[in-house]
Amino acid sequence: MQKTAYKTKQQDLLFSYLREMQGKHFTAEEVRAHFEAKKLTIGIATIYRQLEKLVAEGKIQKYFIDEHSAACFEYAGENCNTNEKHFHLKCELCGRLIHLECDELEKLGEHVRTEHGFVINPLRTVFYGVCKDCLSEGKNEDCNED
Amino acid sequence: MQKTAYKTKQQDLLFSYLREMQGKHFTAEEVRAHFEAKKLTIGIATIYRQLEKLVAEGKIQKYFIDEHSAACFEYAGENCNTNEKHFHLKCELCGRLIHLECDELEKLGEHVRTEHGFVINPLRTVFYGVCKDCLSEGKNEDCNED
DNA sequence: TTGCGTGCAAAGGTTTTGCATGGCA
DNA sequence: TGCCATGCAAAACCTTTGCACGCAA
Repeated sequence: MQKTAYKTKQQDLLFSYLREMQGKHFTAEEVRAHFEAKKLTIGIATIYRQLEKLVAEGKIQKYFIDEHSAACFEYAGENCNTNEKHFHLKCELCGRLIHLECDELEKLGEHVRTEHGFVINPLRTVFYGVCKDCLSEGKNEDCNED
Repeated sequence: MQKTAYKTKQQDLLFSYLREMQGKHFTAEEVRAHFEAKKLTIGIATIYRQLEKLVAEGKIQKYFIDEHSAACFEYAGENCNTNEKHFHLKCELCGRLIHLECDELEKLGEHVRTEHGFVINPLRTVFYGVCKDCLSEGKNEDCNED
């Protein structure tokens, strides 16, 4: 089944970049730009293919933040493939993506599972809202009405 | 600022369809197809423009379900513009979108606000996971590894 | 040498935008 | 009549796919 036969330079480059980015999010395009800046060309198709593979292997996660913006990826860490229990908060105002590790969320997961029969996947779940900074800056008047 | 000057036939048609769809989700393309079936042509651009406007007005919500599939919209209801406290659960296996009204979720919202300084917007937040039916059908063996 | 992985370019799908026209006030 | 909203088509955007070539084993 597994046929990851050949190890290539691009795979190495990519993977070390991912580790470097531990705890941060990145898009396929950002990866490409990163290497371009280093005078290293990795085709965007290759990046997508590698990222897809790594997602399937559980080495990185993929997040859908906005429908129009590119997908975000994140290194899953060496050993915590599916142990990582953090959720993501996405600020609708400044666009920041925040990590949240919190027992309450695990409790909620329990509740939803036992009471509603639904098993939440934290890896794909994103909470939208308004972050601390934007709140304190009072940017949250109301909807932007241009 | 507001310049919703002209009321058009398309707006009426669209809005009555939305009300008809209360509690259900739909995509822009589904709306278009619905009217096409009735021999009424509404351009997809118009639909997107109207839906966007209605989202801004809080009359409908917009959900990002999958990155590749089209965005889902849902009528917000007559009076519960921002009172509606339900969240959405999206089953990653069968694709179903489930409404969830639950006090625990409100409590979680409280917690995240007070402890983490983040105000969650339930209208845009979607929980991904696996639903009751798919769980009982044992479809959740593990990741599809092709 | 074999055949996988790569890179380029083109295709795919959804959403947005430009522009001329039609319809509301 | 004035001007907004519409509709068509083209563009934009992210992502996937086809195909020939290069490179790993």
